Amino acid sequence: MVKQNNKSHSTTVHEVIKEIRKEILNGTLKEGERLIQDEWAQRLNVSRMPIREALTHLEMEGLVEIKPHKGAIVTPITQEDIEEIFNLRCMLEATVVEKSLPYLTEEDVTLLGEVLIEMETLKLTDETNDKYSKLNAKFHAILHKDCPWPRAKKFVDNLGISPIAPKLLEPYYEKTQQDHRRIYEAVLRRDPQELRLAMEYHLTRTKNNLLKVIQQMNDEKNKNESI
Amino acid sequence: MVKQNNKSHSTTVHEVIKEIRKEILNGTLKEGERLIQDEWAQRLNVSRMPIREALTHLEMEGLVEIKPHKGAIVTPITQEDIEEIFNLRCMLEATVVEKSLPYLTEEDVTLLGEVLIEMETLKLTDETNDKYSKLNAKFHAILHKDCPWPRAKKFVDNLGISPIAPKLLEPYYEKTQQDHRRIYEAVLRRDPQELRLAMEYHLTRTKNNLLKVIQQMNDEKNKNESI
DNA sequence: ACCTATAATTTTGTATACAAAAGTCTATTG
DNA sequence: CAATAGACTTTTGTATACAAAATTATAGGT
Repeated sequence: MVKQNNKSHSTTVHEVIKEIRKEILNGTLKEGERLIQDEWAQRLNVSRMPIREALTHLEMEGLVEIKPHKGAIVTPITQEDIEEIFNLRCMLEATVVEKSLPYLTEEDVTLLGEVLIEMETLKLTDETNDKYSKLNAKFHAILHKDCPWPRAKKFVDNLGISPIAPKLLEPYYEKTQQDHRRIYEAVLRRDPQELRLAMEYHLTRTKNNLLKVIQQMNDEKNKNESI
Repeated sequence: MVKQNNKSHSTTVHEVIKEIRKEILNGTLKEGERLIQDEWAQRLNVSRMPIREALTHLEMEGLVEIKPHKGAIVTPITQEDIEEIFNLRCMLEATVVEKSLPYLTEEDVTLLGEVLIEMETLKLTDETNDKYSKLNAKFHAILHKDCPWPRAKKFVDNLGISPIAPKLLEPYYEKTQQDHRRIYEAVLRRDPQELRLAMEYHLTRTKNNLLKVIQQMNDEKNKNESI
């Protein structure tokens, strides 16, 4: 294991979760791929027990599917899944940020602005892609920080997908920035209705763009296969 | 363990989950109460491992809270929790039933009608309470049966609380029946908008009644304590 | 008597060991 | 050669054993 640097997460299971989640989200593990407990145990230098527990956690997050006596596979994602995920996020995340708004401190808002600026000035390359993902996650995390509705927050977190999106959404970089700025300004004005609208718009547009990109990818693949 | 009658659920963990869940929902286990792994292991005649896994599952369902190195307690529920749970169910379950409607077969609808009738003719007593809970669960389950949005369905399932509600909501029995009938008739007419409205109304009313009942319980308690 | 430090106990976390199920391969038969 | 029964291998499920953390109890000092 990556040397149990237990500062925030005190158990092995958490480290394992982080590791496997990372590999799923950055695409190292392809969808449908099998996760064999013993392989991972050896790879991370732990016993199978923490792996098992990590897998059931990831199942809750929807990243893997577990069948009794058969094991875990990486959850495959279809267009209908994207449709579902973003429509749910539209409902839930809009609610979450609206509810959280009154609990945002001035420092939070300042930080949010800084993250926004940093994203805007970041030139997109292969190296900065990861950095951008992190900033984007941070941006959304700040908005959720002290949400008084923990279940809603958990649901939004579990809907995932966001971390893979940035890579695919490069062409719509400009658009995304505009959305983020609109969200930021709604927060600045402490305007819950506008914040909700801005978030809903952002997620709906992202969904449509993602679907478009994936459609194009599929078209490409089919063309090559039919040659 | 209760003699592994493995027909539907093939693993011990599932049995353990069912057992602990039952005890939480029927109130045997009070909120905040600690669940000690070894105690349960001995009680159910299994090792601690299935207990651990069951607990992490129940954590996902929101029935228990787990802190590293400290263990699991039964999740305490406040009025704000009820507010959250039912508002979320209002959004999510309305969506779920609307999406599921086209996939309901004629047999499903017939069955739904039978369950409805059975609930209507059931006289509420202490013994039938459990029966009623089951019928109520079945009623909702049929509506969700083949929901094309699995995440939304899972979220609704995980929001729980429904199984404790019937006991507390006895005074509003009539009202609940009317709601169910309205939902049933919307299904019969295959009218998604009306179905959504009926479900939203049902959940909002249930929320308000639950809050009222709990408020009364608290008033009672405070009165007794202050004597 | 009260607080603090430390020892003893309890409880959780992880590793290892064994049992059961699923999957794979091979050999035999039609 | 195809199909299938049965041995063999792999992989998951559960039990037991040990390590680490947290909790409780105890003893000593002020």
